[in-house]
Amino acid sequence: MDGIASKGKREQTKIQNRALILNAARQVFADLGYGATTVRDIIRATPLASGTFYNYFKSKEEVYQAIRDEVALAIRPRLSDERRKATSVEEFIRCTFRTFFEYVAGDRMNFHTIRHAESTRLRTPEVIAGFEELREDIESAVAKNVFPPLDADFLMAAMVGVAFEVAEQMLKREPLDPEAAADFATGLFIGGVRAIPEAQPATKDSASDVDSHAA
Amino acid sequence: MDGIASKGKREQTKIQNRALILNAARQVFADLGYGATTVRDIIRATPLASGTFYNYFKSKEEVYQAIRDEVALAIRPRLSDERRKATSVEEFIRCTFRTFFEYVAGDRMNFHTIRHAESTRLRTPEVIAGFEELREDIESAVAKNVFPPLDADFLMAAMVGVAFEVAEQMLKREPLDPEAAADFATGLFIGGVRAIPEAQPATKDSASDVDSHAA
Amino acid sequence: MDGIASKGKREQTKIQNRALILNAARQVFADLGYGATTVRDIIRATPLASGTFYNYFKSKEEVYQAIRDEVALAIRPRLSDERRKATSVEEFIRCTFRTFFEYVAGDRMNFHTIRHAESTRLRTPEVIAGFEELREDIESAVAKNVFPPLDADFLMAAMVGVAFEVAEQMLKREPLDPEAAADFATGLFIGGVRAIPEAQPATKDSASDVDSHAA
Amino acid sequence: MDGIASKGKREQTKIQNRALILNAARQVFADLGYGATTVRDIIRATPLASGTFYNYFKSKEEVYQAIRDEVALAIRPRLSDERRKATSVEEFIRCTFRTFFEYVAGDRMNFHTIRHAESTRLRTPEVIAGFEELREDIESAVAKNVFPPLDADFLMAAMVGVAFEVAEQMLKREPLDPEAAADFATGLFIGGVRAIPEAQPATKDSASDVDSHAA
DNA sequence: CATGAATGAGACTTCATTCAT
DNA sequence: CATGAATGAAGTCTCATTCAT
Repeated sequence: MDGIASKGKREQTKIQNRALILNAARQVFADLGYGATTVRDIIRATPLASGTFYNYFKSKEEVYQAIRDEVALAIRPRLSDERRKATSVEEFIRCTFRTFFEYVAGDRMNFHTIRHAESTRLRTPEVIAGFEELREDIESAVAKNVFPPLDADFLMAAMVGVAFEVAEQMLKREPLDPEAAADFATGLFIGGVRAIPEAQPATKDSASDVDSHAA
Repeated sequence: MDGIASKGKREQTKIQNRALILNAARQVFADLGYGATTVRDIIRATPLASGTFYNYFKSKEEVYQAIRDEVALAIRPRLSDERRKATSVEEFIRCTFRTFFEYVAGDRMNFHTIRHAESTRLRTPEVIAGFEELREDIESAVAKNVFPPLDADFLMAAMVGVAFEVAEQMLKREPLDPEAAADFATGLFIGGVRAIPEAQPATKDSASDVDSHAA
Repeated sequence: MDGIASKGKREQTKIQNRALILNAARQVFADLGYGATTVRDIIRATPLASGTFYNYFKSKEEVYQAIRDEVALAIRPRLSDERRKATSVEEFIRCTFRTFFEYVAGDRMNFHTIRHAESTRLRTPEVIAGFEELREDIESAVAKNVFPPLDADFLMAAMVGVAFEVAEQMLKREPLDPEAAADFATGLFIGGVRAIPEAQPATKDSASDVDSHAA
Repeated sequence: MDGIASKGKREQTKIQNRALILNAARQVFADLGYGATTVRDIIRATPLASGTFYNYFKSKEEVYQAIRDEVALAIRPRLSDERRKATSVEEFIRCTFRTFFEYVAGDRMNFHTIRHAESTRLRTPEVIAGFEELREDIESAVAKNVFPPLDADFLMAAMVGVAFEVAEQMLKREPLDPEAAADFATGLFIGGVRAIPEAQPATKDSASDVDSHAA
């Protein structure tokens, strides 16, 4: 009795249910942290029945993975593209941070979800691949003498550490100002603490200041 | 008769059992991560009976806290002391990183234990207090014009991020070289990427290079 | 075929399982007493799995409550109705006891279940409300001069005490004879209530009065 | 005086410790009820160590028994003596109740301890023996025609029920007035016992007898 | 597919009791 | 004897997962 049209509805429902679960999971992970969250918690934050969860995901691990990968897939291409276009150390660094902070500002929920997981959950293949891309880009920049010869592992680690920690600070302030965060991080990496621009509303100008300073 | 240092056997056993549990916990947390660890897992890694655990700790949370505070108590005074002695930006930054990396190198297990917890578990009053100390030291350095005027929250976050991430990279390498890690981080903060010394056995020299560079 | 009253199989199972648990609980409480009974004991007296218990009740306390309230709901309306119809002291007392003893005779299991609980478990709001109803009915009977002026609290207590203790004796005998138990209790109270002295210091005289009165 | 009969300090301590445990137990049983009380609770209410408990009692059951029997031993001889001296129905009943209520008034703690236990704990050989004594005294009073011919089991039950329930009411009031409680109970039973029909199949008639009698 | 109750493994925790000191 | 930590059986309860409807 089900015609072709009803199949369309089925598909719709499936997509919608998957989204319901993912959104509920994001919220619950952010609220309770990954470890304390149970599948039941996620389902409870949903109009669906518990069995339905398993039509979409095998476990909370898998939902978490989906969210994490959603993030990785959203941000990695942007980062890669930006960095590929970079022609100087400064551009490389600035666009890496700016892209990251802008993403975080526009998607606090996913960022929180991920921050509240254990680091063992965070460092998964998909995420590590993102880190690796950064490392490789650094290495090739070094090879091309765009970067001075330095330890790519350490630089990658340093950028990741600064990105995540400064992002967290950034989210504590209103209004969100990813540009200022990027200016800060860029200044630091380009010229060290003395090159960091003072925190001001007019960030563009002070940023160029930093440029000349660090150069 | 009883010597001055001698304790009853009971006292000895208690001290030993507490240590047994803490060591088992360190191992298990490092292996499974905080979230996946159960009290049973900790006990099973011990020759003790299940009930004995509860004579020493109320929950895995409490064991974790004990480990975390052990770290905080070991490292915070050292960091404070070092920073208090610092008379220049560079000294401030260098000794912060060096002290941190040396501690981590000498106590990998505790570091891993703590890294593998959820960030919600990590950011506890005791730890936050350590971060705050850093922030306050930065602020007072800014006030004294030792530091240029900058955003102390962001700088604190950046230092924390670099410390933890670079420490993790450092632990992947043999032999452990906390000095090199400190040189890297110090170079970065003092003069930005261009000031980072090349990775070499002779780190002292490149460090002084950086010094003159940054100075 | 499906009649109007037919429910889905799920509904049936739920009703059946609840009954399984309640019956098992009645039996186990009566056998072991409330205090010694564990949730496991109840489940073991059931074909169900341990977790299933918690789909129906939160604790043994809650099952016990359900049983107790089942009794209270079964007996309180009957007692109220009967007493409301009463037009004399004797009717009031007789129907109270008869109704109670007949209920007990028809539902030994629930009575035993309740008797074997601690008195702190027995004296719960629902049950106390039943006692209060009795007390209020006594008071209003006193107000209407159907009863002589007496201490309603004490009379309520006396009736409750006699009802429970005599019921227990009644259940020791075969065949069960609630009518005889009611006759006994009624006789005791009818010959006596008029003789109870008003709550006063000078009881002796009114007491001998009572003697001659009753004789 | 400390004569030959005086006890060693050891003996003193033993007696004292036993008393410490019993008093703590009385308090804790009264507070938490028998079921909810643990040996640990009792020990905690004592300056003693947990192991010491077992030098005096095998289990909480045994402490409870000791308390209960203390009560039974204190009250049974008094009740027996009083009843033996009784030369009339009224004296028999009055002194039974008065002795009981006076004991309860003077030892609320023990009464509460016992009331808060399950009835299965309460109805132990020692206590049942006390009830039996009452029943036997009733029977012998019936045999001597001091009492009319009636059901001794039921009367015993009725007296027990009234005694315990009215005692509880009595304790709710200040000042304690055991005499008033005894007057009430005595009045009830004196005005009534003569009107109780003989235990016979033909209860209706004797019931109407009672009616006309009482009317 | 959605539903949601049943399942039972297993985590957490308490407690009576023992026993070395 | 007193002490009090160790023991481990046993109870409470949760939760991921299954499966009949």
